[in-house]
Amino acid sequence: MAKNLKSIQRREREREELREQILDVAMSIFTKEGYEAVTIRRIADEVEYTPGALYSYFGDKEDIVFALVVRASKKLNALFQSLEALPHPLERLWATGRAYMRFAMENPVEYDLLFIMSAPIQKMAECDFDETRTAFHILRKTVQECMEQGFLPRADADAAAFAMWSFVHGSVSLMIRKRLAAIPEEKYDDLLQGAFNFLMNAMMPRHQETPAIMLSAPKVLAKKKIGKK
Amino acid sequence: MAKNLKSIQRREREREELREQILDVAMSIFTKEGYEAVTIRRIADEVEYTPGALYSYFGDKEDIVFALVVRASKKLNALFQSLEALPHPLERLWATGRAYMRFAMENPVEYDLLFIMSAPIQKMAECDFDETRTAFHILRKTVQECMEQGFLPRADADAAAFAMWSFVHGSVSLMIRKRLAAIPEEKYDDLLQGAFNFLMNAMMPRHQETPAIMLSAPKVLAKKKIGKK
DNA sequence: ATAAGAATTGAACATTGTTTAATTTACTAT
DNA sequence: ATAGTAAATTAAACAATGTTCAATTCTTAT
Repeated sequence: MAKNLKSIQRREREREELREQILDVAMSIFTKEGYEAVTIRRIADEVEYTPGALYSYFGDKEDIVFALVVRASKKLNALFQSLEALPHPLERLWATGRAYMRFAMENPVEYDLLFIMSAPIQKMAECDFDETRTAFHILRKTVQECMEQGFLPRADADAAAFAMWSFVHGSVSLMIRKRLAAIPEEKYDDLLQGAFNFLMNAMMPRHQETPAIMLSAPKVLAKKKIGKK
Repeated sequence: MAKNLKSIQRREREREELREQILDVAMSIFTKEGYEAVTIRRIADEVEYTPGALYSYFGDKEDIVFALVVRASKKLNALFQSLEALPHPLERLWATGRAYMRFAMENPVEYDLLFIMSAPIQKMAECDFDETRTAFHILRKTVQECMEQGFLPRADADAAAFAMWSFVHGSVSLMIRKRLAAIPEEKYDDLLQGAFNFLMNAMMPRHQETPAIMLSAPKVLAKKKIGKK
C-alpha cells in the first residue's frame, strides 16, 4: 500500500518533463513552420510518442496552445518586472515601450500567442488572465506618475495608458501580420523608433526639458541584428 | 458555331451571381459563428450545391477568404475616399481616425480579414495590394499638410503617419481580439474616444488654437448603439 | 512471480480541404 | 424535335486533421 515515495516522485517529474518537451516541440514547430504546421501528430512524431499519448498530458489542442500562452506571458512579465525598478517615471515609460516593441519583434510567435491569435482566446477568457491585467495597471501607474510630475499632459490615465499600449501593439502587430505593404521590411526598425520618438516627443509638454534618455536612446532593436547580411 | 451571345452573357452573369452568393454566405457564417465555422461543406450546404462545385468558382479556400478581403478593402476604401474632400487637414485627420475606428468596431469581421487574420496573407502578398498602400500614402499626405500648417509638430511624416495608424489599429484590434481583460466591455467606446482625444490633443502644438471640431466631437461610435439594453 | 495501476499504443471516428471520373444540364446545329 | 457538344454539377474517393477508447505494454508494490 504505502507506495515508494521516490518512484512516484520520479514518475511525476518525468511526466512534467514530457509535458514541457511537448510544449518545446510545439513552440519550435510554430516558430519554424507556422501555426498550420503545429499538429498533434507532428508533435507526437517529434517527441516520439503516439498522438493519443498527448491526450494524457493535455485535454485537447487548445490546452497546448494555452500552455504556450502562459509560458509567453511569464516571459513578458519577467521583462516588465525588471523595469519596475527604474525610479524616473518617464524613463520607465520610455523603457517599457521600447522593451515591449523589442520583445514583440524578437519573439513574434510569443507575441502572436499573447495578443493576436484567436485560437487561445476561449481559454484565456475562462482563466481571465491576471498577467496582462496587472501589466496594464502598472502601465497606468507609470503614466499617472508622469502626469503628476509634469512629463505628460494631465488627462484620464486609463485613456492615456490605453493610447500608448494601443500604439505599441498596433505597430508591432501590423509588422508581424505583414499589413505594411507600403513599407519595405528593412525600414521596420527605423520606423518603429521614429514613430515612438514622434509620439513621445509630441506628448511631452513643450516647456518641459527633454530628459536625457530620450535624446540618447538607441534603436529599438539595436542589439542582435542577426541574419540579413 | 456562332454562339448565341445572349445566353453566354446570361450564363456568365449567373456564374457571377453564384460567386457573390458564395461570398455572401461565407461572410454570413463568419460573422455569425466565427471563422472555424466557415467550411467548404457548410458554404456548399447553404448555397445548395455540392462541395466540389465551389471549386469551379474558387481555386481553393484561401481564394474565398481573399475574395472577402478584397470586398472588405473596397468597403473601407470607399469610406476613406468620402473623407478626402474635407479641406482642413486636421479635420480630415481627425475624421479619418474616427471613421477608421468606427469601421473596425462596426465591422469586426471585415477588419479582422483586412488587418488581423493570418489566413489570407499569402495571397495578399502576391497581389501586393494597392489599396492599403495608397491609403497609407493618403494618410501621410494629410499628416504632412497638418505639419506644414502648424497643426502637428514638424517631423518625419512617414513616422508620424505610421504612429497614428498604429494607434488606431492597436486599439481596435486589442478590442476585437479580446485582449483587454483589464477593461469591461461597456467602457470600450469611451476608452476609444478618450485615448484618441488624448493623443490628438497631446500632439497639437500648445500655442495652436484647438480647432472647433476637436471640441465638439461626438463619440466615436455614437450612432447606432444597438442591443446592449 | 504476480497482481494492480499507470502509461502507451493502435485502430477507429468524424470532419476537414481537395481531386476526379462520371453524370447531368444547357445550348447549338442539323 | 433530335443528336451532339460543351459546361456545370455530382458522387465518391483521398489524405490529413483532432479525438476517443479498448487493448496492450510497462512499472512497481507485494
